Amino acid sequence: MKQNKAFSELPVADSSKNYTFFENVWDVVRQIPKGRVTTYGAIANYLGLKSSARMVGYAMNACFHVRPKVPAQRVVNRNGMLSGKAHFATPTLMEELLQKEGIMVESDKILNFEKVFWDPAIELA
DNA sequence: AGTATGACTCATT
DNA sequence: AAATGAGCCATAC
Repeated sequence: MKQNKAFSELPVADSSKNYTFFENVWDVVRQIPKGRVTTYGAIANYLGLKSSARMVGYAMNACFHVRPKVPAQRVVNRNGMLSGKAHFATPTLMEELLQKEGIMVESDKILNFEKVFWDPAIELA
């Protein structure tokens, strides 16, 4: 039995608009500390849309032209793999950004993933 | 307006 | 253990 909050049940600043989900995602992502990462699913779960990890990815896809900037490189899939690297300006940008923040990446995968994993449901509790 | 698709994840073969 | 199906719901066509 999955208990997903309906989209309409989310805290909305403007109920006539539906972009709130993206805004919430970006808000969470911006709070990820430097040198830490989280997953699409963790963010979805934190926002009460447990099964909507895909939408988080979608929000990332739309975040590049958003200000203030969203550190999208700190969001990976549940295996710690850089599933979104292909969507950055260059195929290596995501990896470079992460390594610049002290995260080790090898073969498109984050090393010590458990160690650097940052769960908003816990950290922002 | 209906269908297809996706930076995902989980349950079921 | 690997493959498949099913949810998720905003966009694109």
